[in-house]
Amino acid sequence: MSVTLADVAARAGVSAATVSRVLNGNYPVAGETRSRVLRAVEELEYVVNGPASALAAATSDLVGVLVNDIADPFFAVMASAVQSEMSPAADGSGLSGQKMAIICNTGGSPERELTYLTLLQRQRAAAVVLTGGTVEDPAHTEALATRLRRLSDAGTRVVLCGRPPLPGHDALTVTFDNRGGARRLTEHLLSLGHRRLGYLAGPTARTTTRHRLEGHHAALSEAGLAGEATLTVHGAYDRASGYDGALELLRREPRLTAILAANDTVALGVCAALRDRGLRIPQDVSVTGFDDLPFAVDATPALTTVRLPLADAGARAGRLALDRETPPVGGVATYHADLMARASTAPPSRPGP
Amino acid sequence: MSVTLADVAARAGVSAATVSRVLNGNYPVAGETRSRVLRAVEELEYVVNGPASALAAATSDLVGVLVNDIADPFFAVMASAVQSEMSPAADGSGLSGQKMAIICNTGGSPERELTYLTLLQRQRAAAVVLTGGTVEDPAHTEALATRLRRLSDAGTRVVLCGRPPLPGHDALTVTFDNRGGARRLTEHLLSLGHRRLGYLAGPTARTTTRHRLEGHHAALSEAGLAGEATLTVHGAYDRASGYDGALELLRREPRLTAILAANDTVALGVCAALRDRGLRIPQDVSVTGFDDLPFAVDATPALTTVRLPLADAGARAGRLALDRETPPVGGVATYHADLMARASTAPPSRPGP
DNA sequence: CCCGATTCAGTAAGCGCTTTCTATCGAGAG
DNA sequence: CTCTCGATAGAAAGCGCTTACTGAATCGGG
Repeated sequence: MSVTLADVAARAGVSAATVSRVLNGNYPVAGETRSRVLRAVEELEYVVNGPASALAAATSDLVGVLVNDIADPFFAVMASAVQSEMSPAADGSGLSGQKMAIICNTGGSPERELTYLTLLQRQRAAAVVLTGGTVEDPAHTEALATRLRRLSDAGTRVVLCGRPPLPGHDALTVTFDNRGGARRLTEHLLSLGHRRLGYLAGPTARTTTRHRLEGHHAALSEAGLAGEATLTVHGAYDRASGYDGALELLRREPRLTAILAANDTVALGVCAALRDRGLRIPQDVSVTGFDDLPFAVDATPALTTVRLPLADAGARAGRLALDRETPPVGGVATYHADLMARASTAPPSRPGP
Repeated sequence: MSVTLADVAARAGVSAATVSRVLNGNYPVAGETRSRVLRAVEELEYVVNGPASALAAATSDLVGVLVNDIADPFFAVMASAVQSEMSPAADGSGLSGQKMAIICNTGGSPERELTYLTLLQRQRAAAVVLTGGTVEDPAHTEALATRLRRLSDAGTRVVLCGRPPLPGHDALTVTFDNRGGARRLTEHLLSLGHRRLGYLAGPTARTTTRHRLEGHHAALSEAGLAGEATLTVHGAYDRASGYDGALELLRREPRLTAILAANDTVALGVCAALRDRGLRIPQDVSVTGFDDLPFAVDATPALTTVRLPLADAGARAGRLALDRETPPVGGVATYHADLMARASTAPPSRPGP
């Protein structure tokens, strides 16, 4: 049926071992022999059987990347960066050992996260990168740590990207300063004079949600403001939640002068709701996002947000997964979140009490 | 080292063959035996060795998805939809035969496209989905057809999604009516009274670019307008090209009243350039996009564009790839592109000649 | 001129699973 | 009571590749 190593060997007049060695370049082969083999490979259009070599060598060229949803730019940008680190040369040379990324959409489901980890273990993945926040549930954290331990025991490198270190497993971690970002955003609004804030948080029981909320509260406390200056509503990380959440916040406190959204996508929903309500941004209500996704600058008014270096973090995670970069001391690298003050925030036209 | 089928067999007091049959459920096994095997699997935390079974069964559970760049929403939405069709049950049951998607970023490079196809053939992928437009170069088209033929000969299902059928290979195809979309957009502008149009086309020598441009010209011809009513500039499918392209168009013809962008992302760049030039949208210049990506409705003013059912097409392609849907007659399914008339287009305030 | 290094190629034993072919055991059929 | 057939389970032969081992030249130095 299909061409095998043995066919190539026969054609080149050498043994299968020699062909294998030429293809993997990990053993000396005389120049003349090598070129004879390569010619045979060409002529027969031979393509290595990946599963067979994975079995024999007990390693595979697959790298798993877990994301909530690849259609969400937050994850897409990170995943794209992870992948860019293992992109093959455009000229198609040196394909041996070329890694490929398996992208797994968990949809935010903890169970599916575990399922995919099992599936990746089945593939004997060379590495696994888990991106984005995770559910904060003791049972799940434990199950996750167990699964990851099994993977690392089996030789799979594990890297966390955009999520905090996992208790119970010392995976290399690339994370964001979500607390700091939320704090800076809140300080920015406070310094503009806002005193009645609405906070549209992400889903409960998620690390990202909690950290951002903590940063928000920290800024309020530091400013000597207790919790009464803010109102919190939880929702999903999507536009619809932003729309609904904004209406809910306004219902609870019509005198709000600023709304902090869980992320940029949510902020877009907030803006839409405010516009539909006839409120101007930022004159009537200031709005902030989080992440600084590509579209944030094109929103009108341009969204004040906090920049997460998603591409840098993803690329770093990719290199760590491929063992091409020395790990940070302590195994954890934290990226700072810079404030991007733009047009969606301004001093309140109706000052607080 | 790691637990194997034989270990499970020993523990359950049966032969390896029986364990294999329980796991794959393709051969009768007595209930009592089955449960004994499953218990052993649990106790030993056995995880199938994917490469080994792929080798023995000569099939793999991997499906390749080629995209230009997964960070681009156009591709991310399609890829996400393709994947959703092979998402495992959340409860982790029935993992046998569970497919996984390998996402390959070609970066629009024809060479890399071919390289990835080879890499997928090496993995003995069960199916391959190629998304997005492709380069129109006879040499590349031929090379591509050859590669795809080798894949299908090897039993890999090939599906094209969001690109026209490939001469030289009868792969199942899910495509968009790019011509019709561009025609409708142009007709919309003409009917509003615009007569001096600027067209910001995508990269030359790409099917998508050509088809959209043809639709544009078709609408002009039908309206009895020759080419003189429009000006064309080519650029990449990104925001920066939109920005630069808009300035270039205005330089060449300051009296333009409308600009059609290659896609929504480009349109955002156009809008930014116009704003920086102090031109109002749509009063001074109308702008249209293409694709109707999620952010189009949140642009200000909301972008008039044409909706491509990316998710539907991706899902369809996914089902076809998994052989879970009967192929359309002729092997080609074409999706219509609906006009989404929004606020970025209006009659020109300074009518044409 | 002989000998231990060194270099390169072949032999063959798996890697862990699937699957064909056999074998066994009962239960009806004749 | 023997024979046949259906339902299960096992034995064993690979699937195509990697990688110790071995073996055969070749080479430079004593």
